[in-house]
Amino acid sequence: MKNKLYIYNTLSRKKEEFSSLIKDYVGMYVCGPTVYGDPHLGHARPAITFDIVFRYLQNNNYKVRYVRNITDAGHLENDSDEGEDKISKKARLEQLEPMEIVQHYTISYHKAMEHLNCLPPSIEPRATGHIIEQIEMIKKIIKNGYAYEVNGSVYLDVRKYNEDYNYGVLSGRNLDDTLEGTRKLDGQNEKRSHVDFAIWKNAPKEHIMKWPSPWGVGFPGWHMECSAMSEKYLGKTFDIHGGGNDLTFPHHEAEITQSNAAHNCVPVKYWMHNNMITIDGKKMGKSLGNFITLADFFSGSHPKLKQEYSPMTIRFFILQAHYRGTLDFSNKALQASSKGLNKLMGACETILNISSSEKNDFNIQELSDKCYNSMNDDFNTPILISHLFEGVKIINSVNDGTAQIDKESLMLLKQLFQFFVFDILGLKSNKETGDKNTTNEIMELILKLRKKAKDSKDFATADLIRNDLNEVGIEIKDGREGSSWQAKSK
RNA sequence: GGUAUCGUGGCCGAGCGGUUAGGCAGUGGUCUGCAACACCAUCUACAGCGGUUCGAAUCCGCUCGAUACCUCCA
Repeated sequence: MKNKLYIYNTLSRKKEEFSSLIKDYVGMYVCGPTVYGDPHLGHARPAITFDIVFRYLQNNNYKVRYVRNITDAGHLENDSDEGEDKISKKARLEQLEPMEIVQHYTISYHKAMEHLNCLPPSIEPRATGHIIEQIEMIKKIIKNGYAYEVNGSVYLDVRKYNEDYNYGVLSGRNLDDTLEGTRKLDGQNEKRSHVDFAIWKNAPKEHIMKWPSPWGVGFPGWHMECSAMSEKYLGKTFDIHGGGNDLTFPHHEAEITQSNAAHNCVPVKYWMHNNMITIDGKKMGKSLGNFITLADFFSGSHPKLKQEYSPMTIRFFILQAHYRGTLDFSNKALQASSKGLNKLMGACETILNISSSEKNDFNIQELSDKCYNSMNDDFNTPILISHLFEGVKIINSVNDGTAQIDKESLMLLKQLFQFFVFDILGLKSNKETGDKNTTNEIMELILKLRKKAKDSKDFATADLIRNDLNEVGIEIKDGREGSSWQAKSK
């Protein structure tokens, strides 16, 4: 880490110096997907954002337990009595068991994450596997006097809570304003106040996913799972909680409320929120129907997409913006990322072949410091990448013979690229996929044949080889010292 | 109505009071059998109006505009 790490904490709306609660250990909880639909570009953002946090902390000698939940119990569609579990609704539409849906979309989520080279979390708990823990926590909240039961449902009493705690610390809302909000109330509401929220919900007969509880057959409220599961695996107070900024309110606010109400204990030290990916300036989201699935990106099969984009291009595209800013999707931007990534990966291969000399024109240590500093400044990956492109320039200049680097600096530069490009940013070369050795040998042969054609001035054959390889995504690079090849990413 | 964020050159995106961000695209060169790659050089900025300051894209105020949350959403 070399220096202090600063993290922007939503609680204080400031960057704060990071120090873990227990020396050398970090507990991190991130809100995962509700598995009722195909993973889309929006899901990639928090996954990649917190993958970077996970990797950076791990590579700086922290032992990190990274917990990311799978929400498979669904959430209420709305808070009226007609509320219906999202997953059971989908199940009825498709005539499937709820867990069948959950299984299907969980697998497609995992596949997409693997393509994006996101490391799997340490623990990936499911809401349905932690009903008992949620019930236990609800019991505590009732016992502490912050919740009440009505007709088999349990609601958190926000007004009561606000007498002892500060409701709205995370989202910057104060209760009085919220109470005066212009939202209309449905007449048949059981809640004492419209700001109260359900922590256990009585299940109507037709509801498919339900469990027995002290209050009758029902299902847990929208926010309970994260509170219960984070406590189970990370303790009552842990270091980092992440998620999309659309979850700040009410979801994360409710988590804080529940933890205080149950344990008289603040659950999280650092709250981190990634911003949204937008399309035509609007949030890309399921409810707006303007989302593009990750599978669509990888295959290029969506009317908005002019071509296919590789998972690494998507990853690089996301990393080229800071996680707290919105990121606007467009073909132009993605194409730019694709080309930029190619350039970077090309340099990663070139660096393996360049040789050092006595003279040295570069200060690699300074470059290294700049890379660390950018990461230490709230994981500023776009700045890191801009510094890495400085490194690209160095590598290519040395390769071109227009500049020189000494042995020590070259070694440092190699380490720097390995660390930041592969270990931290989690990028990977398309060359690595498949049987690397065989491919290399075949390509050597092809390059040899092409050289033969060139030597005998058979340019038609040379061009045929080059053009056809280009079509399958392999680029031939002719240089002074002969030809080389690179797998292009789209 | 409340809460928060933001408005940077052709596009995407950094910038946290003083020094070239970076990528892509464009232009002119070098290299090449031609090209691509690479290298060198180069062109477009900080929504508007005030204020603070020796100095502001960066701080403050106002105006205009955009977005998110206040129902599930990454």
